[in-house]
Amino acid sequence: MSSIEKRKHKQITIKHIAREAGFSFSTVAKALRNDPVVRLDTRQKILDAARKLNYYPNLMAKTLRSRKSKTIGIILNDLTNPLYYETIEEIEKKLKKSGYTMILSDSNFDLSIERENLITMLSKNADGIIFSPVSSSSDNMEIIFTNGINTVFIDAKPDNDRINYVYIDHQMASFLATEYLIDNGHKDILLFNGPKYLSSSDEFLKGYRKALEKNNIEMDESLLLWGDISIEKSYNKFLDLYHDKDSIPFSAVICLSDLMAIGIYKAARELGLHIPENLSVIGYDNIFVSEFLNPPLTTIHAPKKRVGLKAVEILLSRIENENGGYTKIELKPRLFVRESVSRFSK
Amino acid sequence: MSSIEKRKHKQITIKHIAREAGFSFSTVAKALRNDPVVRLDTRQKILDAARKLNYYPNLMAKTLRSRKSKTIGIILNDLTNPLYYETIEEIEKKLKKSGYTMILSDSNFDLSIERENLITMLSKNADGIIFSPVSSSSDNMEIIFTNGINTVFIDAKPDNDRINYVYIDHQMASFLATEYLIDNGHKDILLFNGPKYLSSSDEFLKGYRKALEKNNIEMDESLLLWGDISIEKSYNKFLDLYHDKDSIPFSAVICLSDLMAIGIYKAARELGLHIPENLSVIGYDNIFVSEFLNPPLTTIHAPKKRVGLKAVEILLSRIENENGGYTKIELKPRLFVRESVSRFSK
DNA sequence: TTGTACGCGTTATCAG
DNA sequence: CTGATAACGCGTACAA
Repeated sequence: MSSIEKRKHKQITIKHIAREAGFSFSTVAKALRNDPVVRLDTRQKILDAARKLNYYPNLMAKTLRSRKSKTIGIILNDLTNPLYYETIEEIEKKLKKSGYTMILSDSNFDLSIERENLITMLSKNADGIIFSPVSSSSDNMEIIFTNGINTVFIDAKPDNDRINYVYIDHQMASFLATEYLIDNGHKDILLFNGPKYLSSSDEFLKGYRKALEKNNIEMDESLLLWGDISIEKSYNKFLDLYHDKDSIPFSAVICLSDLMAIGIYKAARELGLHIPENLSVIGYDNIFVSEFLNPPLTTIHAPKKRVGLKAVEILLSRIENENGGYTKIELKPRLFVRESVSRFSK
Repeated sequence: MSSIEKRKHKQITIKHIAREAGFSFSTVAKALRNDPVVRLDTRQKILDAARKLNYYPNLMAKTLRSRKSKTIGIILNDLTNPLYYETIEEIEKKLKKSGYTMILSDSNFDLSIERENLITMLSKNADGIIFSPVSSSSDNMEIIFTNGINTVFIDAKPDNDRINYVYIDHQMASFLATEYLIDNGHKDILLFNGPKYLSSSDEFLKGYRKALEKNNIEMDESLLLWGDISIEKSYNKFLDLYHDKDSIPFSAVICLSDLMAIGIYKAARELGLHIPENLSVIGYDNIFVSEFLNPPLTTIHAPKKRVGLKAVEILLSRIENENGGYTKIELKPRLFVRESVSRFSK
């Protein structure tokens, strides 16, 4: 294939416009930015020529020159988790309104993939990153600090002063859930937590402990179950609990995620357990379907849209006025009572 | 703020490595690509220097020079629709494996936003586009053809020979649904279709018509309802149907999307209609929750992962070996019987 | 008001 | 084997 063939779709540049309109290319550059130093009628001619040639600017060249790419990197950990849908949509809308684009990538809870993702964002000159880290204490954090790229953490709050984050108070979430169950007469409450390496699991456990303490209930360590944020895995893990047992030593379950609650629903159906008569369940996140489950899931609502909204606001403000301090926002979850919890009395 | 301040985080370039390692920058460039013309030990020194300085390449410069950005644009229409996420995740994984990144954007069923999205992809020198168009006959199609950018359509098959697409046979989907209902004794079947401007609505209607014809049932035009792909809107629209009516003139509903079916579930609960005793419901897509609804939703499964997988395969193959023809793939949907349809007998 | 020259970080070609 | 130089498309001093 000849080298002419290869570049058959050569891009229209300001030079082409210059030739077409009969001006030098630097005048064209100014005209395209509507710079008032260019006379109105020549500006008009140039814009006409641009339209005629279907010109669009080469953002790579622009970025290379200006060091602003108008793109934001989003790094998440599980793109199939509906938890993120609303956040992502909100981010996309907000960014577009301000003329930004987003590069989306998934680390799959894997530190080395996360590392690659981070480097990619740097390589592509992202102006900023919205970042849900695998762990808030990994080496990957260094990449962000040494390169000084503007970033907003979501789902984590690293203990570093020079950082922005939008955090949902997971501790409060489990606290609310636990107290609600206690108020309804439950004492033996299983905490179906996320994986150990997640800082949210940590926080979730703390809130649970706190609520038990406050109500003078001693925590039974056997009622702590570590799982994964996945319907299938939760389903399996929950079934396993029942092997060789005639009765269960708890009357209620709190899940780190609505997805895990859905897994329990499925297991319960197979085990012939009725929710909430035989087992009460509380979830966390309030994903869009929780309301439509059978029975509708009582859950702790996480303000997902606000996370996206705030993250973008903070990021853009830091990008646009370089000075300015660091912003730390802590959003509060709320209990949504539906029908998966029953009053318990022995 | 001084101009020195502004560029405080100057990127490490091959020139810095050159100075550090004591070679010219063009030798460095070759060494970094492991070009064997560079002697092994100098290659080693250079790589060491690069690692020491935490070098990462500037992809903007690379792209400007090579006209390959290693990024793919994804243009969808409703980022909150769970339908897309399995596809997106699959795309993301596949792309990453091949060293590509994705820019994700949402057109929101709006032609002018779609236009912007397309231009952005061009401006950012995307190597290709995976594209779910608002309409397969709009002016925006021109942008793709005149610029000759590699694209794979999903959710639509424009009538143009020089195009790639991965299409799910929507006509077959509604055909399957309709026949299944007829087999179960239903004759008065409401088609709860998507918006008129969607080509999938068109196809969906055709399949429905075909199934009725084949079974010698005359179509009652009043049993065709145009809606939107949204839980809330479907819920409202369905409630409206019942105003000032004592009974409903149909025993079953087919929805263009599981989301619409969920809207109906909600409406039915409020109206005191039991599914499937008083009303049978079939959805389309088989999103991950359909199985967990009450009752589990009978639906037509759409092979969402395969759509993503195939789309990326086609796109990358076209990008990497420029020649090659156009690929058109038509994926077949499948009926998933669950519990939202009952046998009907008057 | 318009034009010229240079640099952003790469890759590619050609000399040495 | 290594190094100098031009080019990718754009922005910005500075000169005219």
